[in-house]
Amino acid sequence: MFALKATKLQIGTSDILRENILSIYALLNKHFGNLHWWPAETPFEVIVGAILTQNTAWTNVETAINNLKVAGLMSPHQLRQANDSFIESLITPSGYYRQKTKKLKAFLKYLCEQHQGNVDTMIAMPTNVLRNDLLSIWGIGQETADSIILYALQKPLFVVDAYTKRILLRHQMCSDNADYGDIQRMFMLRLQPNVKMFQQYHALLVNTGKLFCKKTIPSCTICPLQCL
DNA sequence: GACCAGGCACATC
DNA sequence: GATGTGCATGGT
Repeated sequence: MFALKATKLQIGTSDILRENILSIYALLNKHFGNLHWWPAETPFEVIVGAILTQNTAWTNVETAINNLKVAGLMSPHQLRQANDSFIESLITPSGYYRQKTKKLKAFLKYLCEQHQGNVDTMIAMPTNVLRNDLLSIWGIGQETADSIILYALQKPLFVVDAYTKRILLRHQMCSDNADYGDIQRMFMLRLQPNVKMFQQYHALLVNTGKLFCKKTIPSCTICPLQCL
């Protein structure tokens, strides 16, 4: 059973927060197994998915992605040339279709003008520079930028989402006013940078949140983390 | 019919 | 700088 060791946030010889972070990973990993997250044929498809999945269930995103593929638009230059109303019609199932079309176009402008439409040239950039670039693009916030960096570009950057904070809060591992950066640092200062592990940890937390840590249910006794 | 989902930008105070 | 609101579809 997972027993939370509550302590103030600290790093050092007795970093109990680190023990908890490792315990949570081990426990969830054992419970769910390898989740093989973010199925996609290309890094570009991951990026498109990262934008389309904003505040949206993945099943809806899958339909939209498939529509883009069938239409032959799952490539930077083809998608950039397509007119907005056509893209809107294809991604309607993923919701916010007007906003997301603008977001896709904003990213494509960056990709084509700064990287000749080639995602691979982004990989060569230092992570912090790349992240700032992505954050400067309209429609790309911290979670989307980090998802692109971790899943599409395979660089070790921990992705935080609403579930992550909710789970940490319920285990008294962060304060209510902790922001995205606080939580990201909390993990990254205590884990070895490892792309596959960061991907799996993020997926595990999202799965746990979805199944056991819903907003409307204040606690869950069948959660693998033994929420009280 | 209400609530939620693998957020973000913008307005307002 | 914190908080509220619009964006929109599909599943539960």
